[in-house]
Amino acid sequence: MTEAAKLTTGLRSDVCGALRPSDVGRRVRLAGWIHRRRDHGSLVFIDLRDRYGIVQVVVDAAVAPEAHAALTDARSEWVIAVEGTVAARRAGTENEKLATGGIEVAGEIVTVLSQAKTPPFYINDTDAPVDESLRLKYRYLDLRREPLRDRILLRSAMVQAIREVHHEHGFVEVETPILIKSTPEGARDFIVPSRLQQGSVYALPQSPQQMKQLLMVAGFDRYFQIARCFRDEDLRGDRQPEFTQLDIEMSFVDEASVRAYVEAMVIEVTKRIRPDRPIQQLPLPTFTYEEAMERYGSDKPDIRFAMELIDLGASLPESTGFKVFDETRASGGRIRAIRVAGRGGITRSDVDDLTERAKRYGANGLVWIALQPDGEVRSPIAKFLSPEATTALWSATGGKATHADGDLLLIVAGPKILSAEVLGRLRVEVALELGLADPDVLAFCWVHRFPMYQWEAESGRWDATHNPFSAPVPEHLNLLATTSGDLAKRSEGDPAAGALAQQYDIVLNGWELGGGSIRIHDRALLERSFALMGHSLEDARAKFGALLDAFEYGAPPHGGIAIGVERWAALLAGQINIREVMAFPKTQSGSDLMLEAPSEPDAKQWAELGLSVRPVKS
RNA sequence: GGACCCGUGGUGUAGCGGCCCAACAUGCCAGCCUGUCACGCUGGAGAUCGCCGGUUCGAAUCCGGUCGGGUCCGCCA
Repeated sequence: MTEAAKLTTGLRSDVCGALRPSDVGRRVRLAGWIHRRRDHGSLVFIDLRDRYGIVQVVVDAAVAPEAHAALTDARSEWVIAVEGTVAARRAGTENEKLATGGIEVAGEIVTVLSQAKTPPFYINDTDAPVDESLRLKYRYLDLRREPLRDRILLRSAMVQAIREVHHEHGFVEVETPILIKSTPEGARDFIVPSRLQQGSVYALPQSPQQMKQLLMVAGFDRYFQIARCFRDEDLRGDRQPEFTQLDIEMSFVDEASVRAYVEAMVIEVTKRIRPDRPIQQLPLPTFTYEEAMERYGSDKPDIRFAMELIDLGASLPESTGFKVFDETRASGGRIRAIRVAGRGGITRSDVDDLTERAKRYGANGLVWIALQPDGEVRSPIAKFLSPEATTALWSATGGKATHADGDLLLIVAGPKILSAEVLGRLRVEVALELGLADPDVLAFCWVHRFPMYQWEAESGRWDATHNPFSAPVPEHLNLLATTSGDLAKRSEGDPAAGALAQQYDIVLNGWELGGGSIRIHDRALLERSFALMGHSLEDARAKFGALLDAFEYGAPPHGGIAIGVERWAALLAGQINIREVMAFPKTQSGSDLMLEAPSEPDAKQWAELGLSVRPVKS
């Protein structure tokens, strides 16, 4: 059976998009939506559309008066069936823009299957801008439009490729439950009240983390799932309250073997879906977290362009003459710069805008120096800098400007991490504004060796920087400790501060595609790590008891990763918003404008759950 | 929790204190048209400018509030 024949149904012999000159002479029956109608009086043209494409139907009143009358009445988006004969188009009337443009269907019988109101926005104009809230309210109409339809098809193909590649490599697909136990850790949980056990709640999974590890203890060896995950946090263009992760876990692995598989899988799927888009570098470059922060000011670097951060500290003389610089260094901070070629002519208002952004990201300010090829310098701090400092600055950042429009030096002085992060953000924003990032290129990379913990001063505990189940790198096992010797008495100077995790993120064009780690599979070590994170033994057992218990029955060394399916699909589809690869996304306030969710439950539902609402005090 | 932007016929925009009972494009309706494919031509209908309040002789336009949408900071192990 051919692909096209599989789509034959009682109402159609063929699909609209599949007819070709080789079908000329065939009598066909088509069904679809009226994409466009061109009425020439006694001759009517219809573009008939279905998921597979568009075909022109022509009806001549002299040949088929009843069909002609039906099409004269019909309007856009009506659903009709057409019976007729495939004919070659007259010479000179072929349409090269259509895949079916060499032929047309001479309609003889037209049946109206469904009438349609005039749609609230253009379905037949792919470029027409439409307010997103309107698109969301009428999502079923937006999904008819070619761009969104194609992105949903791309996502489907991607998920299919993911499944195929995993099965080719011995993975087992397991569905884990959606109603699970709340573990107040990390993101806020979505809560579902229990009717059978009033007063208790389920939580929706933020990820199937514990379940997949339990599947490793169960011996499944290699697991994957296209898993729906839920996080009750504020939304963004790249964050929805429910989203899909490609969740993977493997047994008897180390970091190298997990990353080798994931890398091969990601590249294979990407190549199958977008063979047209170049992948910047293979095998994927790997940065340590430390290196990524120093060079790019980000743990998810966009490496499509260089413009790396420059640490000016070592190059500058002890006293620069500029107080902010000198004080920053005295207090152990860093002075970092990026050099923006071609922006030596920056305007005052653009500089103010950059400064405002730097401040929003936490910097105290932004120092800028514009330099021209002829050596002329503009900067609010030029007069403060000593001649030695000025010379040192130039040599550290690459000498005199060579770009015809001059160069711009952006300098941030501040604490080690903050100064890097602020400049890292500006680096990406400036590069995108200047068009330095090739939108076609797919630049994947790995970032690994993250710190295990970061100090949480308020609660006096060590917080997992990524995943609380991650294992330290082997040489740092002994760092999971406190200076006091008591895991309950923690302080910022604990050895734990220096522990690195066997944690790895895969990054694409500056987006964190996914993150994973080698897990701790030893109960005592996991309890030790939890203690550093502020969990008492009882607390840890209450929250993660199943996993801790399971580790006492023979746990294989294991590790895995979770990859954001929407982010991956969005990047492959050239989108910067994951709503554009989701069939039915929610708004920034968490509403479904089509279903009008969330909505108030009715009294009966409250009663069954044994709940009531108390008005919020204003 | 916070900052900023947007809301004008069905859709997308213009208008930003009187010249506006609001303009343009498209869509819609009617008529004409046998080779169009964003068909064309002629004519027509359609918005009290998100909502509430205020300032003013006068508000789409200014101010306050509110609702909806978006971008961002915080948040997102």
